[in-house]
Amino acid sequence: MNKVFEALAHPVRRDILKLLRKRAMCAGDIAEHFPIAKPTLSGHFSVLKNADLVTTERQGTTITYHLNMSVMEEALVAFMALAGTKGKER
Amino acid sequence: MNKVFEALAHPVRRDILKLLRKRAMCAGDIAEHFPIAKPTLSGHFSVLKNADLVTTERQGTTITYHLNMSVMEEALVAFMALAGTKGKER
DNA sequence: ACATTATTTCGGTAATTGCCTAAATAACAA
DNA sequence: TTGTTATTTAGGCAATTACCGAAATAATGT
Repeated sequence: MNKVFEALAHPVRRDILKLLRKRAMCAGDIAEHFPIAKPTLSGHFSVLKNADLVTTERQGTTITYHLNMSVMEEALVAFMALAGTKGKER
Repeated sequence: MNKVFEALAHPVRRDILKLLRKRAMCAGDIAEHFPIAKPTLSGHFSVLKNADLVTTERQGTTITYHLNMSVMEEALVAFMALAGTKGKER
């Protein structure tokens, strides 16, 4: 879970997740949304993948990134535990 | 909001927030829960304060740290937007 | 004024991060 | 094989982070 929070600490990585929330995208398509070099983005992808926030799928020369919803939800639960939002009480 | 996510990226800082969820504590009392030097902890406090996740209150020589619930909840909402969870309902 | 306690700031170092360009790899087509 | 496209890895650099011990600051008591 630590890796997840570290991955979420960078605005570009959060924006990538936001893009993938709509639909899975290949690296090149994601890159068009950011004014930074592709190798830099590739580094961000690897952080997200390492945190298991995204999964990859190769189709020929392109690699498609998918948001891993279950890990996002686990992180959300962890965050709610931190925030003390138990929903029912108070 | 970026500062909040950055602050949450360190496990010690998350643990500090967890402690403060139960009750406000002074720096020294918090320090007893961690095997790290006080200046290091003081740096973590300043990150949390800078992100507005905690507030401080001086009583004589001691400084008490309080969890800032409203910012925690804002962060939670931001996170839910990321995760695509509709959040309020259910 | 001096001492005590609580906390922070200072000064330094090692490790990590974020970014880049250039080079390497992978898949596929001509 | 050679070429093209998509993406990653390598190498390097500047900035930041995390940590520590020592010194400074703040509040208060003697």
